[in-house]
Amino acid sequence: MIARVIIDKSSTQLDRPFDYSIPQDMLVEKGDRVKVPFGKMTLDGFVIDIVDSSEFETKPILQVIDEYKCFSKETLDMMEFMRKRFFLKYVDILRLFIPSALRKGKVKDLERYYVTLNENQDTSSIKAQKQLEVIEFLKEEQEKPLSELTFLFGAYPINALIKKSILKRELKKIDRVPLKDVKSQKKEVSLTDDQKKALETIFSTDKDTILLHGVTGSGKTQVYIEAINRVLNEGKNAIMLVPEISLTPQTLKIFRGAFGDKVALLHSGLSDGERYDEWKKLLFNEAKIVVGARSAIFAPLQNVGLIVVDEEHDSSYSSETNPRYKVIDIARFRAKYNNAKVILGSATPSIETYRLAKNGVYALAKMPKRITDKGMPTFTIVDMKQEIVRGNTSMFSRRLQDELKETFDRGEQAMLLINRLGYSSFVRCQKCGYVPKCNSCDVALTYHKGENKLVCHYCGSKINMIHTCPECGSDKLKFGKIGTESVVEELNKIFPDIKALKLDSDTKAQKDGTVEVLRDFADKKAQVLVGTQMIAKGHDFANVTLVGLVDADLGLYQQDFRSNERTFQLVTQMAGRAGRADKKGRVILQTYSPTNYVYKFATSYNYEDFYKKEVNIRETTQFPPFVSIIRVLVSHQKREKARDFAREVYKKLRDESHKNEHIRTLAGMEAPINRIKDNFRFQMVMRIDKEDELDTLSKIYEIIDSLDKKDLSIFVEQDPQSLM
DNA sequence: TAGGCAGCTTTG
DNA sequence: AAAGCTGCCTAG
Repeated sequence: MIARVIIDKSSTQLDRPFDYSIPQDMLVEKGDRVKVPFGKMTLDGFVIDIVDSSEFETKPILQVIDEYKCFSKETLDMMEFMRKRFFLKYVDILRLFIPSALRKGKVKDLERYYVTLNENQDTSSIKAQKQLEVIEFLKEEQEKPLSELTFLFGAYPINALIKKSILKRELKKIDRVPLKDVKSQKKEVSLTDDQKKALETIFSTDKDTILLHGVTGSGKTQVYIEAINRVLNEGKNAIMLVPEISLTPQTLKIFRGAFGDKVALLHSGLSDGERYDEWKKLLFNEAKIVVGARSAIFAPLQNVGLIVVDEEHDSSYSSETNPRYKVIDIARFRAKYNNAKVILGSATPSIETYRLAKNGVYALAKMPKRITDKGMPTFTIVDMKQEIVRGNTSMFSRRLQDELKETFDRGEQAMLLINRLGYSSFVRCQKCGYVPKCNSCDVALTYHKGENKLVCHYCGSKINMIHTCPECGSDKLKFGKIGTESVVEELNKIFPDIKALKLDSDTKAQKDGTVEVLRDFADKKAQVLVGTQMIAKGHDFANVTLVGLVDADLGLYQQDFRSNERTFQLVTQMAGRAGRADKKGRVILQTYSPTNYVYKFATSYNYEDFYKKEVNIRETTQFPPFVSIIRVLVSHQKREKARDFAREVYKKLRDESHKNEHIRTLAGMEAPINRIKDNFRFQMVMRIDKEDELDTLSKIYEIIDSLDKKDLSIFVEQDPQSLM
């Protein structure tokens, strides 16, 4: 028999199966990881198929690596689906399904020595005081880890007792439990009518996907829990996706309360060992529910009955690096495969999703009311132009300052949002306009005050802060726009006694930084939390009654068709942070365009009218969901190679667009960020019709496939979140 | 003519 | 991705 093997190296040239013979005495199945000879090397590979014969002269498989199968039939089918849908390489997909520790082969099951008293041992001969203490201690405690005992009593008495076989030493496997200190939170709840109706819709519809459109605070989580409960009772398993790693602790708390240790956690923030343990629990069906960020869609769960995608509009569900994929497409594939359901939950569904729900592709369940009936927070729009006219040049309007003061006086808390969608605080020479850029990525460096360095947000490289312009020698270097730090500074000037915490991508980079900041804020160690978009996402703080959108506009003026939608979502979500418990919430929105329709509909919680207006604009301007934007990106370390290949691709695509009516526009250009990690980038951007879009897409894939790609890297993306 | 190296092919 | 192979340039 012949095994078709994908070599575990990511390269365009190796993106195809290699045939190996299976030795007589070896059991090799689809989905096994194996060691194989490859040229002069011995490499790891993945068996994706078993066939009768090969057209090649085959070498034998050397060894099967794992004692269990890493990839189920479902995984291999998902792999084929993802190849066709997203134009990805075999390895890049396969690697998503297994913890990296498995491939590196360095993580073992965690083991520890435990010590117990041997039964019926005569301890009368023991005279040493220390040894007697140990025996007494163990009579009480029964069993203790060896390391703990030696810490308490020293190594000598323990070893002596083991030698006399009064103590027994045993190696035991232990579980690494991530976020062990996240205690379960159990509460009895009775469902509202809206929640009951939503569940009814979910389980009675014949559609595989249900959009759960519920305002913030309408109790979507309880619907998820009930729905999961039902599928568990049918003996099936469930996947619960949340957009941010920082949101997993609070989701986990609620889920551990509802389902105990049936819950596993899976996201990229776990240590290699933790992830490996959680993955194995799921593989062996010891855990039945996985809670995690987007990568948890690849959890090795069998028999999936339900997949929940919470905050479905969130951009993190669309992978924008290496294997680029869209979680919702994969979730729907898994659901269809298992005859299961997908619930997409959001207060502000993406325009694409809402349209599919309206057109009957998805079922629609609505929850328009908050559970507590104190109503939604009240909005105040402040016109910042008027502030300047009245002589207030501070970044805080007088209204916001007053509201902050009142909030502090009442002993309540506030959150301030800095909208930094695609924004950064760069440095610029006022004389000649020079902006320091990253040497290998060609993006403006961002100033980090804490370490007084300029940092590249794409590759992380740092240089020391400059004080004179390297181009013209001027010392007039100025900072770009507002960052979290300058807001905190200004806040401290106005309210010297107030403590402020900040949360942005810098805090996020520190391990556990985010979790700590959020916990401190929840413990009321500070009165204000200042942050970027990430503070808008679903964090519940009972004592927060005021939310300030310091510069709401920044998202509006970007060259991006989704910027209105994103701003609407951000404003709505931020409002959801105010007044969660029994206190009424207020939101101050500072803007230079107070009459913009995005604000008009967001501040009146009118999603429906916002959708109508936005969908109208999309239709007249021909943007998704009325067409698809296809982007082809080519990159190589040598600029000419990347450019030449991009030209070749462009020519082929142009030929096709002449024949193919579904390709409406085609543009070729250097990518706006023309270099990342020393790779030069060129891109082609197309608009294609929605009609027959999968056919058009596969035609494009076919064309690119037929070209000799050598060592160039190329990817194709549908409706990307950004074109950088 | 050996050595270096850039670019291409092969690896099952 | 890495090893090997080929053809070309160059110092001597």
